[in-house]
Amino acid sequence: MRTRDEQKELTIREKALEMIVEQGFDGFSMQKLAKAANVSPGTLYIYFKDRDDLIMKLWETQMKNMSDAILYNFDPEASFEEGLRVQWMNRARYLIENPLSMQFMEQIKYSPYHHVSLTRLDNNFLDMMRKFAHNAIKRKELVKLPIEVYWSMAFAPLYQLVKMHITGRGMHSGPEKFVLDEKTMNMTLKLVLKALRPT
Amino acid sequence: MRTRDEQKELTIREKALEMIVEQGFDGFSMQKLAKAANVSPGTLYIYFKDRDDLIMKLWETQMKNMSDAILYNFDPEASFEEGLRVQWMNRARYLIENPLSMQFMEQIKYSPYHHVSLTRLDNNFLDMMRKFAHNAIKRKELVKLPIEVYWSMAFAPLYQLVKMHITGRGMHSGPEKFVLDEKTMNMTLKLVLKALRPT
DNA sequence: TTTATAAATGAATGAACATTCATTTATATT
DNA sequence: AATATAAATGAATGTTCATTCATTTATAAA
Repeated sequence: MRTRDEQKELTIREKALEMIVEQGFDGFSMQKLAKAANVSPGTLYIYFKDRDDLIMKLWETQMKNMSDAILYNFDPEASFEEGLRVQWMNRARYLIENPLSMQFMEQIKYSPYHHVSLTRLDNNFLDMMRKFAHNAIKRKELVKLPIEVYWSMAFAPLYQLVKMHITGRGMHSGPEKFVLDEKTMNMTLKLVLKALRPT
Repeated sequence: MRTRDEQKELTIREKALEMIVEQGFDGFSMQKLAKAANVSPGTLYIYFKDRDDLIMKLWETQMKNMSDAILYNFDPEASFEEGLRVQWMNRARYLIENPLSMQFMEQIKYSPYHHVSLTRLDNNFLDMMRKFAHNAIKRKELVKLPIEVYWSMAFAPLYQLVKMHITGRGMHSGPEKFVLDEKTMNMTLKLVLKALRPT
């Protein structure tokens, strides 16, 4: 019996991610993917049921990797300032080290593929995020507000900065690339903490 | 001589926008668009050079509409608080009233189509936004910070809330739809102002 | 009313698409 | 070494794709 080639599947997934990010879902075809991964088109259907299954599995893996990275060293019982700082660093590090992952997830977010049902994992992750916020409110380290407002204030600025860093397109007029360094991140985190700290 | 049918072009553009938002660039084809707009495939090529031209023109129009809406009643010489409030209301109103526009622009942002060169209009718009921020810093109504940090703090939370409103997917655990009302918006704007006000 | 011209048509073209399947290849098990 | 089995192949299938073009239709200008 011939055995499954783990490396082959990894190559397929990697090339697929690259193709989708570079050429969009539009320019992503099974035949081009087969060529890029150095396998025959038929081989793709051994590892994945069909094109949609491949895209969905790609998405699930990226989500898993990202949430693992976010939870690294994170304790939902930690103080708000400490917990938020850990999450900012984790999110920024992961996204900057995995720009393809970020661009793929952004692309899928507003596409029809996003209508994949949430897995148990996602719900656990969300529960943890909510618990952290509720803890902080209870301890009066965080102003009392709807969870969506908290989420928007706490993370949207960071994601905006990371997106600018990855695309290189900032807001300045010249041709210089925007680079998100630690100083800029700390400055922004300080502003966010100021907004969210009870007076 | 037969004349150009303005209404026909509008219908084509409208249906194209709907199709792209509902089915992605993937599911968007010239033949399906022709059927949806009740014209023959050939007619599409009278109004648009090709598929890419159609998508690009769609994008330009949406950008123009959006920046017009943002600048409505906006004065870059106004006080920071007043100017930011006007922009928040303008942005929120436009996006909530034009959810297709928002979803289309989000979809294009991370696709290969985004590599369209900025028009003069965009640059004027950006100049105005920068001028507003610089004025506010000069007047000590806004903390001194890099323009990208300002941008991330000032607008990313709003956009996050609008996105949740349009998709209906908030952060809560139940099946209730998230709705961005005026109270929630004012609450968030207050937090943003708190963060950005010099101490 | 006639004429000139651009809009509009839709069948046709060839390329690219996702997927299948009869066949071949590699290898774990015996 | 023989066998069984799943991986891997790649040509083939039928569909859909973007785009073209000879033809027809509507209408502004004469």
